[in-house]
Amino acid sequence: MRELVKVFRALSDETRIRILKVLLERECCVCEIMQALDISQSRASRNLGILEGAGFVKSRREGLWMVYAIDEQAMNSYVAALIEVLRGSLVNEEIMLWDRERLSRAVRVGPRAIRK
Amino acid sequence: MRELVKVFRALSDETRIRILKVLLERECCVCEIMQALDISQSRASRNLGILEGAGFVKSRREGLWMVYAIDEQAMNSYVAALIEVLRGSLVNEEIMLWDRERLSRAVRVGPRAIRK
DNA sequence: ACACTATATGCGAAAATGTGCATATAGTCT
DNA sequence: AGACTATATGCACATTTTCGCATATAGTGT
Repeated sequence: MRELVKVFRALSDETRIRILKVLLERECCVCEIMQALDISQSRASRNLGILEGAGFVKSRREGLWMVYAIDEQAMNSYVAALIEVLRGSLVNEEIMLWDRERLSRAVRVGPRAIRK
Repeated sequence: MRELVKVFRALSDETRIRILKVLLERECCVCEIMQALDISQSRASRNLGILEGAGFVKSRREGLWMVYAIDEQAMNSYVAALIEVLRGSLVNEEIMLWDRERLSRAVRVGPRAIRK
């Protein structure tokens, strides 16, 4: 039960849904998520952590970067089902179009370089 | 998006998941939910309201009682999928066994009569 | 080892959430 | 209509969540 609540709680936030939708496009490092959603570094990192804790996402190091990706063969049976629900949702939602647009321009370079 | 967040948020609480699982057994009035979960009247009513607002549940009046039931042909496409996820979850979770046990003994009589 | 990098995290503030209590509401039944 | 009922809701309060800022951490590359 505790696990199930954690899973749904992870999805009960707009930022995290946007992150998952972006990761369904392609895997990303933290700084690419920052750019795609136009959010702060700590916000990106924290929410990725929550998604990872709930089992939606896995991470690996690649050089300087931590790369996050949808965990396709998720352990948790619900998680896989919920990812499928998400895959079919928000297909033409305005904000997702923007996120995808910014994602396409994102570069794998750290927050130091991005800060405006 | 707003809608989707509302739907997941509705599921991000243990009380509400328990309510839905009980309603998957059979439709209930508020006072039966109170008894099945052993919670207060306002807590039962409020959480039923949230579930209804998110589209998981519909209500009708039946004499003195408001009867809540899973909205099987939910408008929202996600909702139907999520109900299916729930149907297959927590099958032998301890707390759900208790809830079902208490549900089987619940009587359709108001909170006034139940108050201990 | 050292300088440098991306990412994680402690802390504090603001906002949102869940609940009990008491009461309002809306409908029933005689 | 009036008494009574189950349910909804305003309010206050405690708890939790989210986020920015600043800093810690962990790993890279020379």
